[in-house]
Amino acid sequence: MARRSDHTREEIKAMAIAVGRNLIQENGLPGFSARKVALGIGYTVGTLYNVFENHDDIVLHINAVTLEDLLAYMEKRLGDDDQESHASDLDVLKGLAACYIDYARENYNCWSALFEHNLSPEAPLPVWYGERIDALFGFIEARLKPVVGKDEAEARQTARVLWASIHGICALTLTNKLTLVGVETVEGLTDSLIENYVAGLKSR
Amino acid sequence: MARRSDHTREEIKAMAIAVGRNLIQENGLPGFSARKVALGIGYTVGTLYNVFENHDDIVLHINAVTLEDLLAYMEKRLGDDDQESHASDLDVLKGLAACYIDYARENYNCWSALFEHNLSPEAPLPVWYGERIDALFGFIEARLKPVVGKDEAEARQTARVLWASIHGICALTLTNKLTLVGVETVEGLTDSLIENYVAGLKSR
DNA sequence: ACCTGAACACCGTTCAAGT
DNA sequence: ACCTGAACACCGTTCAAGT
Repeated sequence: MARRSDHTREEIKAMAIAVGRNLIQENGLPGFSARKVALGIGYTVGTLYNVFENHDDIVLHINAVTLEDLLAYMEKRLGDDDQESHASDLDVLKGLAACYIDYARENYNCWSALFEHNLSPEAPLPVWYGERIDALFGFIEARLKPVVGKDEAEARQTARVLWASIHGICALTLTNKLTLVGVETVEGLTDSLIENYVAGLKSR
Repeated sequence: MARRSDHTREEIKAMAIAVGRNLIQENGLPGFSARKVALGIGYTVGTLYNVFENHDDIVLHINAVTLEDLLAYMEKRLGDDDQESHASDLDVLKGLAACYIDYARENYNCWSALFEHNLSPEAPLPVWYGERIDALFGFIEARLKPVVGKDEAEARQTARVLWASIHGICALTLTNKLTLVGVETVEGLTDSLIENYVAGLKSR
């Protein structure tokens, strides 16, 4: 057993988040438990509850890391370069969608934990968690600039509509809640969404 | 304790589903447990495992009832009457989205259990469960007829894109994963989706 | 001050033994 | 044949007692 002062409070927190994220990665959210985390970091559950509020608090911290990881993944793959490239507006958006779908596929368990875990709707979302979500939308909104005007409010709304729609298609498909037949693919669906939604925007 | 032959296998199944759905309705999926269900129907867990395969199997049966309930809700509210009414194509779709959002709000716990519960992606979805999903899409596709042509494959895909997108907006918003500011509302987002997507479809 | 260890009230799942 | 009851290996959460 670890002796006191072996690690700071922050170190224990970081170790727990890393071990917990690993558990989810390997076996999904149902494979996660505070007791397994405690075992994995060499402390007892009591210590874990000294550092975290409760079960939800740990999962929220793990999901926040996944959100950061997703943003880093998108920044790395989409970078700033096609800002100056010759990619069309449509291709930029399709690339964004494809990137999200790839991340969800490659990190299925961590990605699905993002949505299998919900606080009761009255419970306030911690501000630090909301900031991770906002950071993601900031990135998306920036790439939408060429498509929407520079009307702030409209860019915000358009980014949210497109992103939520892409997520909906991705989520229902990957979780087998939307059976695809014949030539249908996730990318085919998101392409249809983007092509027609953007055509609609531009025709106004 | 209930004596043998008090209820048929099918009766026990139906009782368990009803009690289990009630548990979810009251306290969400985390408030559900096989042991509570057993207590509620007056049998022991052993009997429950005689009738159901496992935990997932019970939840799947409960969710199937929710899918039926959702379809009945939409049929009742949207009926067949605006088929002959003067509602525009856009209004029909907006009504469909509004109906889904209302159901999700009014039945939040049962609705969110639909998506908090996932089988491992390799596990095959039971056919009887797939049928409930298909029945839902059948209803949606029928109302899309005026908007899309009568190309079967295209109607299928369009229905899936629109429905999944509406679901994505609804899901992220109701679970606090998409913060709305100012004048934004769920309905505002789905309206934007529908208006622009349909305008795009018609401009081709 | 920090951490343990045990306790409490739960879980899902299995299966020998009763009727 | 059907159901029970107990067992097994787990959970989240709390907190007195140790160092």
